[in-house]
Amino acid sequence: MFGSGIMLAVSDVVREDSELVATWRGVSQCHARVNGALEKALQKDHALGLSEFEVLEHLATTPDTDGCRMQELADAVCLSQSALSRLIGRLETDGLVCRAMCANDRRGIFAHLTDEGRARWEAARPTHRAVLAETMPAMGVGPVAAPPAA
Amino acid sequence: MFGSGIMLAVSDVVREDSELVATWRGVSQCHARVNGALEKALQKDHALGLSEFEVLEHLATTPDTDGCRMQELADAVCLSQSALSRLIGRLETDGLVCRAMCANDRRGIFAHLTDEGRARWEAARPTHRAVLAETMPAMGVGPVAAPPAA
DNA sequence: CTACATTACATGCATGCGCAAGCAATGCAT
DNA sequence: ATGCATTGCTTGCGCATGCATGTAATGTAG
Repeated sequence: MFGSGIMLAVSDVVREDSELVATWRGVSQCHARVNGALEKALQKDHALGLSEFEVLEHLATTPDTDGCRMQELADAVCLSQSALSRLIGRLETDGLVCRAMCANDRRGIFAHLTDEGRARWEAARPTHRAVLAETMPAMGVGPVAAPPAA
Repeated sequence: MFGSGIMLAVSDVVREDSELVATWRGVSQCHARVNGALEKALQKDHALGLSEFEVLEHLATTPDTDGCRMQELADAVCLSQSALSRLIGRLETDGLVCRAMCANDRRGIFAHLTDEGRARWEAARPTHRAVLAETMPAMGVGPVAAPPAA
């Protein structure tokens, strides 16, 4: 029931515990700092939120030419399905993306970049990269992949 | 001229660029996953938001017996001053913390735990630690300290 | 064909956040 | 002592988010 045969002394548990907390604090602070800096810079220089930029980037770099399904985008930018729906709504209002119905499954919706959307992404990308270089710790946080079990 | 003698070929720049982006994606996804799990678990089992818990924890573990200044708390939990002000307001309404004026500087306010606040934190802590153990990548993200220059 | 479950997205609603402005106390000039 | 900047916290406001729900299309019995 308890994972795969975990068996630790109390002191070890405490040590593991505080290491976990320290790691989480590190991730949390790193995220807050970089997130805030990206948000401000993109908003100031390109009138884009970070989530907006990330969606544009995903659409611009996806190999699929038809665009992306909504849920795929939601996963890509770590947003709820509802948040993404509204986000695409905003981007569509601004003329940066288009919604297109899927022919086979008429429930599905493909979002794809407009020319203006691609231009905005290309314009904002240097800012994004520059802020990352300024605010991300240099050392390798490495692709912090998936949780142990999930 | 450019920092401390940076001199890279284009390909190196590109490499650095994509590494930075990959690192950021890793931090971002890790944060979203752990944050979400903590938020849900604490809310469900202890009727506490993550920020609430973090404030309680900081107050419970600070060596200073008088409590903490508001701004110190804001820094500790990566929140804006206004967000923290309201957060303390909620906690005070719930009877988990108290506000006390600072005698020397009557602008300053000390927040300190009530007995109930400490009890709530102690009750919630195992949940917090358990979720961390479940959702945090095991490997050492290491204390992701400060940005290169800042 | 009819019913029910499921999938994919949209929307009402409540909440927490940041920004900018407000207000009181303090520090520092002149 | 008077004026001005600064510090520390609070508050009005708009906004993005998540949850729960609604709606439409699809899949699956029976």
